[in-house]
Amino acid sequence: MNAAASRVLTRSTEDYLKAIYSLGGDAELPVQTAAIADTLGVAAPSVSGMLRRLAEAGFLEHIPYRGVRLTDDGRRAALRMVRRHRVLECYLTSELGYDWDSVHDEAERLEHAVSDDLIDRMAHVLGNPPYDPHGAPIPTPGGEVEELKHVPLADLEVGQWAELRMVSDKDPERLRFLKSVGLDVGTRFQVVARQPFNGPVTICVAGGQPQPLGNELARSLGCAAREPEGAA
Amino acid sequence: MNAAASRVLTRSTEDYLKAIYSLGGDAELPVQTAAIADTLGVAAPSVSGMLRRLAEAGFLEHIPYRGVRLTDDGRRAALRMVRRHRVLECYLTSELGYDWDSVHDEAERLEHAVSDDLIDRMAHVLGNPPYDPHGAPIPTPGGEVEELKHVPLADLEVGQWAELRMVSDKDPERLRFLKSVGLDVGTRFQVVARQPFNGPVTICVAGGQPQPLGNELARSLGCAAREPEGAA
DNA sequence: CTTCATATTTAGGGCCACCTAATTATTGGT
DNA sequence: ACCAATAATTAGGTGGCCCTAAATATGAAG
Repeated sequence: MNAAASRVLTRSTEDYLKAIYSLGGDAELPVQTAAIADTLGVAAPSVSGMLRRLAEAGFLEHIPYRGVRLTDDGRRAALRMVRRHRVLECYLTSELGYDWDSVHDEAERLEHAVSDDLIDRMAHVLGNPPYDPHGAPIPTPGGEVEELKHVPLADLEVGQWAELRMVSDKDPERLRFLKSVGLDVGTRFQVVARQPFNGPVTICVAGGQPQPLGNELARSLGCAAREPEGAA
Repeated sequence: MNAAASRVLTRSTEDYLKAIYSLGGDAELPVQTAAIADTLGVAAPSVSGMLRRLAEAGFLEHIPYRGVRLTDDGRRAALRMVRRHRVLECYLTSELGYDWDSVHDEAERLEHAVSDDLIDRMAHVLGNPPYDPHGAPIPTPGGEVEELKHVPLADLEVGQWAELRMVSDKDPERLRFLKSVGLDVGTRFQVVARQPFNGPVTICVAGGQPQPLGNELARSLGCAAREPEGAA
């Protein structure tokens, strides 16, 4: 009945909605024009124009000079794209031999072209996996997502054991580096040192050499505390 | 070095090149504007405009008021799309449970979004099949296609045994009908009757009831003569 | 409370790909 | 050889989405 439901989304609108969703925002801090422009690599005035159209179509509320917040329709549309992207990443990795560092770009293009039916078939073939290869949760067809409460690796205490649970899929370099030092989703490790002043965190993957990780990288890694290796 | 090689193709140009390729044409009878417009479902003036751009980009030669012929670059680009489409049809059918009547639309959208790498991976997983589910030959990555010399079912003699080799993938209705009467790519049958004045052709699939087929349908089915059932 | 840096929006333009209406070229019949 | 029917092109316009430059709103600091 609403405008949003009847509107057929273009590639561009899909990208905007996904970007706005991923930037989060709440009643206090709506998502700002500049952040969207930066994420999508377009100029700010282009964003202004698109926000007007998306607001008219009912996908978001726009408070001029302050920012935007997705409506329920907008969130639904965004989560549909997130589901597509993550199912595609799973499928391409499991069935077609892609690495976790090369899968993002392919999924980014395909997510605009696949049907919901195809996505569901892919998910079905894989046994409806709950997470993508980077540990990100896959929304259900109905638009539900698990809220994950991970601790940034940078915030773990020295001596603590933990497991890597989630990594951003955006930067292939970073992903290749992580693989090269033995870090994957599910890898257990112990924090063995932490320098102050946002210095590096040093960890030890079970049975490996100490490995220092820069603070910026360490802040981008979502972890969960775990029992020490070998314990019950 | 040429314009064509440096140009990044848009969705639309890909569709035009594919349509022009599929319409064939030769030195005598170049592909005409109206035929392209009809195939793509756009107005003739839209085609005129696009032909000018494609000719400038080096994909085709345009003789005003007569028609167009693809250049080598144009043919290469078109065959790349044909390969994509047919590999996708194979993959979706073999690995994701699509039927031969539902696979066309999905492939039509995906062919613009997949990378060459993904297509080659799909083909590899399937063991590089030579034909798609409708019997159409799959071009190589280098742009070679097998030329098939099929006989329209409508042209077979009464009494003759033959095998269905190729069907158009465009019309789902037609494909569902063929399945329903037991006709698939590879099915052997015998022509048992033929009415004059473009009347129906009646065939018998091994061990089945006589089945009349309308002339228009029978003309669209590519067949190959075969030894009688049971013979060496 | 004014002022200045920063963020955002408006103004004005371009390209792509489509449309309809009007014009022009080609061709087959007389 | 001409004329009507048909096919193709040009003319002129639209919407989507992008851009730069200019104008305007916000908010923090003096």
